[in-house]
Amino acid sequence: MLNQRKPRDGSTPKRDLLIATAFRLFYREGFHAVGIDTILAEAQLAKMTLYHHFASKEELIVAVLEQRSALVKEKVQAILKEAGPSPRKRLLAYFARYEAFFSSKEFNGCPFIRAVAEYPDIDTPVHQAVIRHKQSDIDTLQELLSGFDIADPKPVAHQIALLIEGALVSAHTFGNTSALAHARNAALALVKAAH
Amino acid sequence: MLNQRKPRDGSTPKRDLLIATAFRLFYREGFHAVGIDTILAEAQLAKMTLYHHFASKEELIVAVLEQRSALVKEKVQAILKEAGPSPRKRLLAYFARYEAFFSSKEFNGCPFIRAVAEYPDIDTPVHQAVIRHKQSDIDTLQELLSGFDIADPKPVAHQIALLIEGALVSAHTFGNTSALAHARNAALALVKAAH
DNA sequence: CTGTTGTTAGACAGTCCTGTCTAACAGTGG
DNA sequence: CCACTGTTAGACAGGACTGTCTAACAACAG
Repeated sequence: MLNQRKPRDGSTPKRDLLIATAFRLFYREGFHAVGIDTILAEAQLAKMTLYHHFASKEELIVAVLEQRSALVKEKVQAILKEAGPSPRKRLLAYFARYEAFFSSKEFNGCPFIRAVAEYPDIDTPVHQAVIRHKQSDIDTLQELLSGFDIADPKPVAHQIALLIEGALVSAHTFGNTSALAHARNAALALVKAAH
Repeated sequence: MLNQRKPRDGSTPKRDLLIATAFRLFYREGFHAVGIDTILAEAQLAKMTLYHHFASKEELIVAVLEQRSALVKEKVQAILKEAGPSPRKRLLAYFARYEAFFSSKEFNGCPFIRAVAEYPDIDTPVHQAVIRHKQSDIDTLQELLSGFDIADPKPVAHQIALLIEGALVSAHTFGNTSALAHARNAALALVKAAH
C-alpha cells in the first residue's frame, strides 16, 4: 500500500474518499440518519482510518461541509469568469448554475441548510461551518451586484440571497417545481427597481 | 385518573401533552436527536401511552407537524382579521407576525423546513405533512395579495413565499439578524413593481 | 356489577450508535 | 535496518434507540 504525502491542507486519497463517500450518504439521507459504519462499508475503509483522520463524526461532517464549500466557490468563480463582464449576463449565469443543480437527479435540497437544521445550536462547529459558507455566498452576490448601476448593492444582495435560499428550500420541499424561475424573476425585478 | 372523552379529532389531554412536549424537544434539538424516552420522561408519561395514541415515532412527528400547522393557520387568520381590509396593512401585519416569531427566544428556525431537512425523501409521511402546510401557506399569501391591484397575484405570492422561506433559514443560520427586514422590503418592492 | 378503555411502571429484545483497542502488516524516511 | 506512519479486520465497551409485552389499576359505560 502506498504511503501518503502530507500536504498542508491535509488532503490524502483515503481522506478524500472518506469525505466524498460521507457527503454522498449524508446528503442523501441526513447526518444523524447515516452512521459511520455505513460510510466505512461504502468506502471500504477500516474504522481506524476514519479515526486517524478525524477525531469524531462531527469533525468529519465539518470537513465534508468545508470541502463542499470550497468546491462550490470554485465552480461559481469559474462560471462568473466564463460569463464575461456584463453584470446582467453574470447574474443570469449565476442563476443558471442553480438551475443545473436543481434539476440534477441527486438534488436533495441545500446540504448546508440541512446541516443547520440538524445542528440548530449556533455554537456547534457544524453550524459555524455553515455560517462561513453562507456568508461567503452573500459576499459573492454582493460583488456580482456591484457591477450594476445600483446606489447600494448590499441590501439587494441580501434580498437575492433570501430568494435563493427560499428557492432551495421550496424546490426540495415540493420536489423541484418552478421555485428557481420565480426567484430569478423576482431578482431581476429587484435589480431593476433598485436603479 | 379521569378517563378521556374521544372527540372525532382524537384530541385528549394526554395526547395533547405528548404532542406539545414532543414539539418543544424536537424543535429545540431535532427529530432524530430526540428519543421517545426523553419525551416521555419530560411529559411524565408511560411508554404505552405513547404507543396507544401513535403507532410509531414517525406518526407522532406527523401529528406534531399537523397540530403546529393548524395552530399557525389559526393565528394568521386571526391577525389578518384584526388587520382590517387594507391590503397593505394586511401584508405588513403578516410580516409583523414573523417578526415576533423571529425574535422570540425559542426561535430555532422553521420547524417544517427542519423536518424536510431530516426527512429528505418526498415520499415519507413527514415530508408530505410539510408539503401540505407549505402549500396552505402559499394559498394564504395568494389570497392576501389578491387584495392588491395586481394583474396576476400568483407569481408574486410565490416570490414572497420564497423571501419568507429564505428569511426563516437565514435568521436561523446567522442567529437572527436583519433577514426579515430585507424580506419585507423586497416584498413591498415586488408588489409595487407588479402594478 | 362487568367489560372496556386508558394508563402506569418497568422489564425486555434486538438493533444501532460512537469510539477504543489490539495485533498485524505495508511502505517510507532516515 | 529500524522506527514511524497509515492501514486493516475485527472485537469490544457502553450507551441509546424503537417497539413489545406483562401485570395491575382507575374510571367510565352499559
